[in-house]
Amino acid sequence: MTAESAVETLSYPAPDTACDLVQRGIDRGAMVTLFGRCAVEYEGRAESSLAPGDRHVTLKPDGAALVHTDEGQQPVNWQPPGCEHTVAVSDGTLLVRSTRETPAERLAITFERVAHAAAFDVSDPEDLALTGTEADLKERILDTPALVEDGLTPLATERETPAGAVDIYAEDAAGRTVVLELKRRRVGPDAVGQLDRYVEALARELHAETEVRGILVAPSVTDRARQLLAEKGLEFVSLEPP
Amino acid sequence: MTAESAVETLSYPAPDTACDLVQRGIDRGAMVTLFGRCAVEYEGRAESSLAPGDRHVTLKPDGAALVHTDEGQQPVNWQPPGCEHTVAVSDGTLLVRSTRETPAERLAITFERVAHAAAFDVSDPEDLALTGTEADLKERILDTPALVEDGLTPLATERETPAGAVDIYAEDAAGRTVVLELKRRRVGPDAVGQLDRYVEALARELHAETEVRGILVAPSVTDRARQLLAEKGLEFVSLEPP
DNA sequence: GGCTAAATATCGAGT
DNA sequence: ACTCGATGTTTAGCC
Repeated sequence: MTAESAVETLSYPAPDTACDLVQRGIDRGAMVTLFGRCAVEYEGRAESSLAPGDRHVTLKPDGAALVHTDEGQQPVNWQPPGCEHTVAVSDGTLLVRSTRETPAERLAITFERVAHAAAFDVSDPEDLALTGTEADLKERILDTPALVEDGLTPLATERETPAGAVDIYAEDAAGRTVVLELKRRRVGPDAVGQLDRYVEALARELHAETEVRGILVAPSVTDRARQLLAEKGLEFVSLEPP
Repeated sequence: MTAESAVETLSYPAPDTACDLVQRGIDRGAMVTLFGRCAVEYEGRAESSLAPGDRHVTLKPDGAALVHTDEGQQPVNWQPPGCEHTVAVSDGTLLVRSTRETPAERLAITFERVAHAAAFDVSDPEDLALTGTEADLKERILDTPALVEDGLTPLATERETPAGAVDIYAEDAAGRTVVLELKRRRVGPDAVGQLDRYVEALARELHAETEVRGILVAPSVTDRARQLLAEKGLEFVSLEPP
């Protein structure tokens, strides 16, 4: 182990030794991982208990904690960023705790056996570049409104109404007000309810002198959503993100 | 490294050596982790690109893949369970891929440098025991319906309607039909829309001979949700999971 | 801080 | 495989 080393690891360490490594890692802002047989208790917004088993534990320098089993994409237990990690040895067993207030939440990991412990010094200046999102769909429609309907003229995005902000506020060829609700993927009844609330709020605000049209723009809709659209006199246009 | 060893690790391995360890880990159903400087590309439902940085990579035996930076509870890139992991060395760099069909998704991780590689043999027979959920709230109400209202008699749970399954279907002291929609936490307008769809569907189904009441049961509601409840003639009862 | 909506949401049950 | 609704959703943006 040298000073410039970015990785520090131990295999089958004694509890005291593992505790030292974890404590040093936390102190210097490293990412700490543990693997071994452990039990996990959570108390906070809900409560959970996990009997002993082999799991992989990650403690991040931003305060996040993750407990992963060999299955699933989601951690079996976790703690969000902003928590405080502490480590101790009690009765010959390694104890890792991650806690926060507001809301009061407590995660406690008790190791029967530590098979591996590591601390990684991380440097990651890069941001994720993601495309194919709802924002991309909005750009596509603002670029080429005719994809939705000939003669459509966008007037504003994120226009405020008492029911919340409308994705795209527009006018059709006949000068009628049009509300566009965008979804990047197949939608259910929730999105129809959202669009309907916007249309009703705008109709009220504009005193219903001009008819307000509501158009849901998404790749597709579920059967129930299509039924709801018909009932409420709303429209649907099939369009995907670029 | 002995046959019964549950952990195999390497610090600063050459690409070939790391590739061997990862390949053996995948083959025997171990959980494999890598730490080092890598770039990540994703193509599938969306597309993303992540320039080189220090990250922690997990490959699970069920086909899940996780790429974690030093920040956040969520992985910066991931692949769900059911994917196939492959590893190779090309041009002196370690390449990890995780792919699946339906939908077609591809994750590619290119390591400039591997700081640490490990394979863990996992045995975890235990299930998580979780309480304080919506199911617990339902149990509480079925045990003591008077918590919602005196004289309330639950008749069915998950009763089917054209708008979906109702959480609790009941009768009040006056013999009127009551629909209960349960939420374990503070709710917004979406839940009101959901309850309203159930009430309307049941009123239609029962030919509106008896009035159908709708009650939202949750710890609390947002202002807009309360407004919507009033507009639609629905009710609210404050109740939390045990 | 409260409220609202998005997400490569994920996950599980039912059809 | 698709649909639908719950989640300790998480995360981000806005008022």
